[in-house]
Amino acid sequence: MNNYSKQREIILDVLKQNLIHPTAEEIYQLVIKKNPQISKSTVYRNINILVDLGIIQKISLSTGPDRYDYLYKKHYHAICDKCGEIYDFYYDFDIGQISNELHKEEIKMDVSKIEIHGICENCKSKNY
Amino acid sequence: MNNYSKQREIILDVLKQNLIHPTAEEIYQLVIKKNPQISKSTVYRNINILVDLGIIQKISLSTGPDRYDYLYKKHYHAICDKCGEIYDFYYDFDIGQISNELHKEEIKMDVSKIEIHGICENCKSKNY
DNA sequence: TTCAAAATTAGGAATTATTCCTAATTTCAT
DNA sequence: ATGAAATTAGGAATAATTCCTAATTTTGAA
Repeated sequence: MNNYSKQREIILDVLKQNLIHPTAEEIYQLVIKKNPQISKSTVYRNINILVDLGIIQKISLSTGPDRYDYLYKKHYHAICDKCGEIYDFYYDFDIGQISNELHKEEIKMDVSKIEIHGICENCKSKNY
Repeated sequence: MNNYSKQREIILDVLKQNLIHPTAEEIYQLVIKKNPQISKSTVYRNINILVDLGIIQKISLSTGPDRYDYLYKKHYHAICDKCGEIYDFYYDFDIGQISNELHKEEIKMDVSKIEIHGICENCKSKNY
């Protein structure tokens, strides 16, 4: 894992240029505009590699397909569990303190992501 | 939505008795031990109803199927994005302050869930 | 530069998790 | 007791993602 390929470069470019948390399908649609040859499995495989390398972030929703994010600037996500809307949220969580608490509870894990979940106002007013 | 049914009662009982964040399949397997007639679609439908009612919580993972949790006591989840392990995490997030910050950023949402993500020590040592 | 090993690809099949469909049954309010 | 509304079992359908394979590309050591 890690040889140069034109395909992976295009996929990462698309992610850098689209900060709207696209799905794999949306990334694929944008990628084939630049090179129609690239297959969907290549898109999935490279997305996963980029996630593993920590270059992009995967956001799994309770509704609909996974979404992906290239983080230019550190931020968190506020996610509506009803409609799946993802809002970028700039906040200063005290990661050090959270890590200490995790450690106290014998949970040994580096914090890489914090997600805030709820139901957005729009969905609430529709009272599903 | 909300008529009494024996099936829903069994499903909720299983969730109350199993605080190991079971998947729908695991819930189904436990449910049919109590009543082998109950179908998987009934399990899925009722799980979703219980989530909508806020009685149980759904946890969507980047690896594997969704998991469910009946919260006797308020807590958060620390999730390994590699192996999918979910650790209960007792911590006192300042929800009021987080809500204020969300509001400042025009994100109108009640916080119902906060998830901490990372890679657990075990997975890290295997350095996938 | 050459060339074999390792990595990557396209394309499609397979798998997995979940939702949807339908006719029959159950629950509920009167 | 009765009709409307909700729920059910069972299986089909769908959606998202991974897996498979043979061909191609990339890499780096000689």
